Amino acid sequence: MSDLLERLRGRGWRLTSQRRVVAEVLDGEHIHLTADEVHARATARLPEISRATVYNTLGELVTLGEVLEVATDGRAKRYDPNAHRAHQHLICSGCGAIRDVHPHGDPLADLPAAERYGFTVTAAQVTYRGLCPDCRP
Amino acid sequence: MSDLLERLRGRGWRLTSQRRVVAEVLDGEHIHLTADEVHARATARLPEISRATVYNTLGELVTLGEVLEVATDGRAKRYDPNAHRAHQHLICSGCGAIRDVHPHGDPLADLPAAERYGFTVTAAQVTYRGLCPDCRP
DNA sequence: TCCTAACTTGGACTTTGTCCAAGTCAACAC
DNA sequence: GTGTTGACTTGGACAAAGTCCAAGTTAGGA
Repeated sequence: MSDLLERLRGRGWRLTSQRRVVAEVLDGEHIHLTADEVHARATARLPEISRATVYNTLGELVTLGEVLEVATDGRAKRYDPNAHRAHQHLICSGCGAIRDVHPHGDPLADLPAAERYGFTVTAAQVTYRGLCPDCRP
Repeated sequence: MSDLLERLRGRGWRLTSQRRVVAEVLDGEHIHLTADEVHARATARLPEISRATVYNTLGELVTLGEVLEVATDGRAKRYDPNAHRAHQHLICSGCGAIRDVHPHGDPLADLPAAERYGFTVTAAQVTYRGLCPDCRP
């Protein structure tokens, strides 16, 4: 954790109590929270923190590459603190639970040049969907 | 096109002018429109069509498997009329343009049992990102 | 300790989408 | 062709998620 704060400080971040709390919330629970969930948990530690600041801080963490934004279904975006190890996501179609997974191979390699239409392709994001044990009929 | 309308009719769809227009808009342009864009194009042909009907109709087409919903970025969902051939998407990080692409291999096969956590995994969706020729610096 | 640019705040606003009661109409029966 | 009826459509209110801004506060260097 202090790693994260140190890194941010090293990049010129002004270390306010609000930013510290948001970073701690994300780092403390290795799950995929929505902005509102982050706000709720942050409020428990710092009652006066505003929604705008949570959104700002999350946006900054994403820009700095410390947190990943995951758009799962067109609802609220989720924030993934596990930005430093490449991984993909497995989502339950029933309850929306998300797990980090590590498939074999490199999906980028599966896209032949003829299918790139002149794009400079830099990333491939894979989302697996299915039913988790609790949601299976 | 009439194929699509026939299929829908065969499934008990009541064929209203509104539904016909929405289906024609999707079928006419093989691009990935947002609901509001579909509404704008539908309005050009049937001025009094309501937003609610466009949303209803798109939802029904998705449920029937005639159209795919694509959540690209947490903004508006896009609707992909190319539901009958498996494909993935390539998105320009600059302008947001989307292309259908057909990678090799099966991403499902790349997820080992040990990474499935008891889920019944049924689908893998791959999103490639990069810069299109027009957005490249 | 002071200063100041950077940060935070709350509320208004926008976008995207859903819901509902009331009105309309496609398709079937006759 | 006419009548009937349940499915469909409408517009407006509402909700969720996120952005923007002017005014107030503060971290960190001088």
